[in-house]
Amino acid sequence: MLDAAAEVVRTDGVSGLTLDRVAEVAGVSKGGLLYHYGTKRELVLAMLDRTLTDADETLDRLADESGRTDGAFAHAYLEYVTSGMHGEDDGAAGIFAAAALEEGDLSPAQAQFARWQERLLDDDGIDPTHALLARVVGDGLWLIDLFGLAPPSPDQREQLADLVMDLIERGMGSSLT
Amino acid sequence: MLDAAAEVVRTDGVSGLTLDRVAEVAGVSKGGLLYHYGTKRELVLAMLDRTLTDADETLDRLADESGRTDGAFAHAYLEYVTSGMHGEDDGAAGIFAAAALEEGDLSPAQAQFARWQERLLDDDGIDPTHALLARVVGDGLWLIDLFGLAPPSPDQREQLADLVMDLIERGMGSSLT
DNA sequence: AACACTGTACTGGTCAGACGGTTTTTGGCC
DNA sequence: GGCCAAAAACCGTCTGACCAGTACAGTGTT
Repeated sequence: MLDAAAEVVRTDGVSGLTLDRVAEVAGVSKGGLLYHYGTKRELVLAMLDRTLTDADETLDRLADESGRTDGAFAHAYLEYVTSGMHGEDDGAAGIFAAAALEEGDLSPAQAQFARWQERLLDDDGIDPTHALLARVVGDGLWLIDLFGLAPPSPDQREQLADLVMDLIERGMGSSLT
Repeated sequence: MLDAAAEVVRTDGVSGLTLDRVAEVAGVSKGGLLYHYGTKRELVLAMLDRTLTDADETLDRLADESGRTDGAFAHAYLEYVTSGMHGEDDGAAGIFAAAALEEGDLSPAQAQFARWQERLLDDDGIDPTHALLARVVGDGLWLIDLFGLAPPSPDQREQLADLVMDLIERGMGSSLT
């Protein structure tokens, strides 16, 4: 059902996110939809929650797989948006819907981003400014993809990520030179 | 009237952007509002257009004032989002509204961002990857502010901007070392 | 008998846009 | 400068569409 809701946002936009439409795409009656999510707000919050949970798990996994001791999370953060692994199944639909609809409540997203930021700045073993750079670059690419605002090519993205990771590796142990 | 519309988005959110409300805030009747903008879509597109035009002019001015020959536009781009000069009078209300409402059409924004990107990469006299970095950092900060996703402190922003500008200045004439 | 739905019909509220009317401004003519 | 018609700017109400949420009687499954 959350998949269906995300798909509706992708195809019809946030304003097309109606209970009827979600039910239709999910292959469920409206009654059945409302049986699980008593209100539209609940549905949107569930979308948001799933988006954040998925992203968090993916970041964890990527950080793990990177095999680094320092900068693992920064690397994961960049990798997440550099490769087109987000935006596929549900992407930013949850966040976007929550932000646009009055029934939304972005505070879970704000808390999640604050947690990521904390982890980057305090626990990733790299220069805080470099950590912030990784975060902002990641978020920037995400925004650009979300709105399709002249997205850079995969090559450009990779060079950009390499540049930032180079910086981070070089800057370890010392503040910015 | 566009000011009023932007204010409504800021206070009531995108879903609160109704013709009645805009008219009320603008001190105009609904009829009067519709006299100028025949449809809501027109209103939203006008908001978007003004947002983009304002930003473009501000960037021009900032680039001019920077007194640089190379990296002037990159510097302006960073300065624009580092200092809180955006988001005050209308901010991203136009873009956000255009994106969220089905009556929106983001293509003017996409074109504008493409133009900025071109100017940064091709005409700013700096390494293209560094230029892209400036752009993505700028957009990232803008997104973070838009949604209030754990915005960095002014100090952090400044350090970040300094870091990027340092990189750009150091990298002039040579590719990334 | 509880659960997980379906399908239909309805309510109440909201909102974009249409429309007919009214005021204000403008420009031409004496 | 005074007058006047026509155009422009603006008003307020009405309507039709849409949509969240309700209600409820039925169906199949466990």
